Amino acid sequence: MPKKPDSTTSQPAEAEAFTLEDFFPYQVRCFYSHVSTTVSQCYTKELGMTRPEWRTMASLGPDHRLTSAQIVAQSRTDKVTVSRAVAKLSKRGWLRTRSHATDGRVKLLELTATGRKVYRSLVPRVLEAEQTLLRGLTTREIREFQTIMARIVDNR
Amino acid sequence: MPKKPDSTTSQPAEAEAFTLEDFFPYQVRCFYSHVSTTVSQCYTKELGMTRPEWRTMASLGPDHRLTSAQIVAQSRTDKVTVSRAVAKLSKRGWLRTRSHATDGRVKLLELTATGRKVYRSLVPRVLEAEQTLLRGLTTREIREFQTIMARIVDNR
DNA sequence: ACAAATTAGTTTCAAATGTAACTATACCGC
DNA sequence: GCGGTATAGTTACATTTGAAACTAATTTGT
Repeated sequence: MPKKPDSTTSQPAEAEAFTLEDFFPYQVRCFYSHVSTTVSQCYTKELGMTRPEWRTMASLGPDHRLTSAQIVAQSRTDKVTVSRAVAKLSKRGWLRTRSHATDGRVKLLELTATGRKVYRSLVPRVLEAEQTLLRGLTTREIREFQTIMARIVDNR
Repeated sequence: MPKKPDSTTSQPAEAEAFTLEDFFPYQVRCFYSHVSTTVSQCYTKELGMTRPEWRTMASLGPDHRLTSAQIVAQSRTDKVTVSRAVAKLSKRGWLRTRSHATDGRVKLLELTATGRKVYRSLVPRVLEAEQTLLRGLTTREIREFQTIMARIVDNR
């Protein structure tokens, strides 16, 4: 009498076999960790800047005048974190605040001359780090990769 | 007299134009943030587990007996973090330690029966989260994406 | 065989980060 | 206009995290 296929015996525990190595989110974490440390070295090593400080500076750029809330939205960073980054950049004299013409709650943020100097010294370095990361990839491969990241983020 | 091409004047500041939005590491951060929160909900929501605790549990799986150092290597997590994850899992009765036969410094870690039960309830949930993330992508697209992640990580 | 160097894992301390509460200002409905 | 509600940003508190120091056990060199 032939055995009839029985999922519980023919595929015992293996059916649920799970290995961290093959788990997509784990791979993404390793990948992110590499990307992130490669770039953050540009601003932590010599300048002692944190990631949120860099992101704040990058959002402002050389000539923007933004509110805290706009930076929060642009850089996808918590508002408390942005507040602290702004405080620290301000204390170092790299950022200055102006009051809003009609809304007394709002602070408009902009880089100072010194801040712009730091920014301009930083941009080529982070772009170089970006190039290092992307070395050996074709423009097409990069574009497709970006597309897939976006599609995954859209899978809500 | 025709102007001769001059990189400094023909591409003034724009040559260095930098926008966070187009910066690859920034895109990766947004992507990682989405992947990571999607999955971590599986173990934080009801079980109150942290990411390192989940990673420790996932490394051990139902039937492995590993040292702390092996988990550190496998899960790419700091040894302090692993130590604390182990302490907490142990306190909850989900993990037990055995002493090594010949090396008194080493602790061999393994899940308890309860720990295995938690593990087995968790695996299908995180795999489902993984499927949600990858919804709409072909096997080929996923494989190519993984390859590119690996290539970028190899760009040291 | 034993002092020095190495390794496994933990503890201590400081920095980073997020949630919730708070302050100050602006808007909205009447 | 004036009270209630919403919004911008900060402060307070708790949690997470990692670097460095530490303890205990093992290995190495002579």
